[in-house]
Amino acid sequence: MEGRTHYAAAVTEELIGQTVTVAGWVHRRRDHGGLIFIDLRDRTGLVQIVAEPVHAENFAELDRVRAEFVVAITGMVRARPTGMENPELASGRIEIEPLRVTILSEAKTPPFMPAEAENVDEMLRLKYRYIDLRRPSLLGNFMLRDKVLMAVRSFFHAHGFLDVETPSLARSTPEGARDFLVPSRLAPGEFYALPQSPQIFKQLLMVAGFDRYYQIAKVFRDEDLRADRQPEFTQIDVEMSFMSQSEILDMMEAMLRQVFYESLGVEVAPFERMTWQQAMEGYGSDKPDLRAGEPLMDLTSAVRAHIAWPVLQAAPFAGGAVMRHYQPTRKQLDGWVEFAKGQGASGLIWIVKSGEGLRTSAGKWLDEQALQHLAAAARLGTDDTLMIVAGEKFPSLAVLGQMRLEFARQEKRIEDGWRFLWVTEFPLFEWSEEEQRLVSAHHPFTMPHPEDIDLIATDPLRVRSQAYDVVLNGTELASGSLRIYQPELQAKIFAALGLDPEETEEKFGFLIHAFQYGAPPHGGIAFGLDRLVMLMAGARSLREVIAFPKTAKGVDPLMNAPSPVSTSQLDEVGIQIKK
RNA sequence: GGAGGCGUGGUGUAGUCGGCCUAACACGCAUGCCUGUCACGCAUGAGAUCACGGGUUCGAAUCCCGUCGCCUCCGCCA
Repeated sequence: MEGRTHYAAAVTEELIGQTVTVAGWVHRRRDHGGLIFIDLRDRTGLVQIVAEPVHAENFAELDRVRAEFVVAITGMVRARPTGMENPELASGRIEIEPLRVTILSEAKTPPFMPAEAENVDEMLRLKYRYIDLRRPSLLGNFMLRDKVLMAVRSFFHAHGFLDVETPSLARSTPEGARDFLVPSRLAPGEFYALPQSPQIFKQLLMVAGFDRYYQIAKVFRDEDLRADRQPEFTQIDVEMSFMSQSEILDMMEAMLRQVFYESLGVEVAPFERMTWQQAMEGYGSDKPDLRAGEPLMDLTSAVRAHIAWPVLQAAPFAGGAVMRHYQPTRKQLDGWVEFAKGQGASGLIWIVKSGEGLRTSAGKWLDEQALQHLAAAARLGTDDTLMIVAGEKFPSLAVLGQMRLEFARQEKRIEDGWRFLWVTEFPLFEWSEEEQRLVSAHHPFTMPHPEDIDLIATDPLRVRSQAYDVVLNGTELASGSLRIYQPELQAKIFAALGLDPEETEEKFGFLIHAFQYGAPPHGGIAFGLDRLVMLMAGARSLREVIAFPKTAKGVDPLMNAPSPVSTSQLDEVGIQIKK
């Protein structure tokens, strides 16, 4: 072929009268018998080719062309006749009259058309991902992803961060997600683990004095998948030395704001901040969606004062969610009761305030005056509905938080915009029912809150940490913390987690030893790049922003992975398959 | 591990409380016609073991049982 001179979208009015060569795929073909229009598609867009029978040879070639053939066209750029312009296209005011047509590749009729924006079965899309990715909307996601990455890299480079690669063949560590294992041929019976994050490596880089590190790192977690979870995904991994928590938050907030500005042209407002305690009490979630209406309220004392029901009198907590300007039907109210029960509540009390007065599902336990007082305590306006859930504090709040979100979704009350939020002071430990022991809420290297050090031994579940999350519109985007850099404190944490010293020496010894050779105070964070791009692209699933994703069962339908391997391969690594 | 939804020509759907189904519609595909379309139009045509296996029945896309696959959610994901 002749060398391409222009992308499709670059063929504009300025080129009228010139000869250009464009190349790409046949997007659509409109055959009028004596006149054939071809929409030629490349990465930038479409350009219209018009073939007329006067050029018999070219006309015959374009008559033969079908959808998704790959062609190169050398031709004359000319203005479209008046009234025939297409304002939808960058190249819509011109068309190309072909002088030379080269069919570079023929194409079988594709299983689905990139030109049609219909909902194709996702399995089929993944099997023919190379065709799926031709769809302009999907391509757009990857162009956005590229912009985001460019903005990320330029920010970190400009602020003195070093991009350092860390190993993918690492060691399996206790705590956290299930590891993907890689058998070792040189050490039969032993395994590498693919990293769940470069956590320990980046801390070692801080001990090494690299001061500021970042990496666009692939990480791996062998857990069940969701729309926003893939077994392998990409983190923007960051670590810094000699920085306070607030300096780290400011730096990362600046990074995200720059990314939004450079890739979407959006000026994001300064992030809101709240503690984990405030998030849980106000929204029943550690990742509140601030777009979904007002916070929950604590009605414990009001409920005790006004509702005589013994069950509620005995409940340690009662909380309320107000649904503004909402007059549900009886059926809808029953639906909310079911919803609350489905979320684990033992029951739900509703109060509806209309022009005719107050109605409640708890009428048996309070008189009109008490009802008035209770509605006032909840600042209930006319046309508002109040939902009350009572019981253990955090579980009740979680139910109310789910109701708040579900209400906003159902009634389309979720506001537009980018509501960023820092959630800070996460608890250091959680109780694992399954293992019947304390586990780290974030990871075992997280620095406790300085005021709570003494509680580690006495009341560990009340210990706050210096850990923080970035939440965007109700999605957890990033998670980080200041790290422990004193071996003695680290030992205390391991002890609280019930890890015996021998075990910690074997599994984390290298990190403890490193800290004995001069460790700087340090901290960091890791962002889910795929989630960030998904939200920015307005996509419903991570699969829309990952070129070759896996299905919910972890299968890649394109390569057919995972797959069995030969016995000789297994022999080499000393593995026998259990029947 | 649990719950729910879905599976019908190449694609998207209708049909799913048993018989009017010899499976419908749109897109796509093929052939023919068409010189200004841009989701071109018109005509004709080809194309389906109704996911798979078993069962009930005179009769099953439709009912029952099982299996598989996809999607969503819970558990899980430091």
